[in-house]
Amino acid sequence: MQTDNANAETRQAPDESPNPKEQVVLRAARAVFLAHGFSAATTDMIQREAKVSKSTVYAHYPNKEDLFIAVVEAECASHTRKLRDIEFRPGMLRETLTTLARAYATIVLSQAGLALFRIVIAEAPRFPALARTFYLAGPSVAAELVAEHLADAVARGELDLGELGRDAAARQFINLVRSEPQLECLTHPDAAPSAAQIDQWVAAAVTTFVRAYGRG
Amino acid sequence: MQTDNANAETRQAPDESPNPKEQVVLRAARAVFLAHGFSAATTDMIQREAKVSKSTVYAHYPNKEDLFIAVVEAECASHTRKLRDIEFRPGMLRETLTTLARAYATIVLSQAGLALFRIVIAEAPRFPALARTFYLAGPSVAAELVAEHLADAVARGELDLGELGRDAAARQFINLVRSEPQLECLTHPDAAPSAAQIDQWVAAAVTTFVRAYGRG
DNA sequence: GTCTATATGAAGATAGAC
DNA sequence: GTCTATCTTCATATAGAC
Repeated sequence: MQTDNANAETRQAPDESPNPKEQVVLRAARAVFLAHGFSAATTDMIQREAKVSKSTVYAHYPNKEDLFIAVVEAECASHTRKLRDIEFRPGMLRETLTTLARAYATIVLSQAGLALFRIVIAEAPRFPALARTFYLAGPSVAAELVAEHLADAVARGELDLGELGRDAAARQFINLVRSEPQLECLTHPDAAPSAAQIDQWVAAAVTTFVRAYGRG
Repeated sequence: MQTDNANAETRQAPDESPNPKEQVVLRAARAVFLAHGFSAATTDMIQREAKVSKSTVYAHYPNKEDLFIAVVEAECASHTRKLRDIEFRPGMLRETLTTLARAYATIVLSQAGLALFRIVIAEAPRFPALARTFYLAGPSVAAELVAEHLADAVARGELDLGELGRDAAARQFINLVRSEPQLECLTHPDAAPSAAQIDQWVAAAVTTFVRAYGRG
């Protein structure tokens, strides 16, 4: 390894980059924006958090808006990745839905998930494109995953959706999983939910959905 | 009427008050805060919107925070009032739930309802008490109303909640009604939902709930 | 209470040296 | 690219006259 390092410094280190200031700035901006939102966050706070100077921030991002956009997009991508990494074990509908719901709820109810929701929703009138990105990266991806598994369950005869379409049913399920605990956490910002509490919410959502549309 | 108006000016006009500047300021603050949130709103905007001077604002409210709190509390009270004014006609569970859900959804999905949600959620870390107030004034009141009607339905044998408590079931129902359309509207701030669209969402929620717990 | 005018501080963004 | 120092604008809040 490292026999030919003549032009090494011209390449970006692909991972665990030692000190490319852009990453440092982005990480600091993430922390500051997630904690304070767009308007209350200041470039001074970001600069201090990153331990760089003001002009280093502006060397990599033309202004505060673009830095905010970069942060939100990176955060959305990160959550999408986590959703796609869910590991399913073969099993009945109820287990599959529980696995999916638990993974989704854990993301949504994490500190980062709640903070991202706050800032995206708050700034949606000013940054409508970001709101769309968020929707497509999170709820939409989760619903697609659910829809695939619902299709399997319908094929196996475990499910009867009635007049409801698969996609509509999938959206309803993930919204059923998300709504109550998310509202609870958003309006009670001091208390973080335990894993046991999350499991309870998940179980309640799965139960309702299976009672409504399960067969057997 | 009005035979004795000697001390009339010492009393507040109960309605349609001609020009008490405090009301003017509060209304202007409401418009500005709901449109821009807390941090991005400025006292200049409020002052201009109210067509009064800076010191008139500060004569009635000591600072921006307290004005914000007054706005949010008034808005919460207004929504609570609307919820308590829902008129029910005697009927089966499905109609009752539909009436309630439609009224709640109409409030939540109104421009004012969405804007209030945005700012309360965004500022919950900074104003946790306001977030609690919001929760108690809106979702909590709606859930209580639902719980009462669920109790009736259980007594009539129209409903079997299984192991789920009445309050938990009521919360789940209103969250089922709220979650999907609210997320949709929050992340697509340009498109306002039609009454027909709202009815469709309401019907989907009621159908799922009745399929899950209805008897008959 | 209400106004005009202003104090005071902090924000976003840039200049210019290295 | 990175820093220090600074420009400009605009925010919250107050002073003092009426």
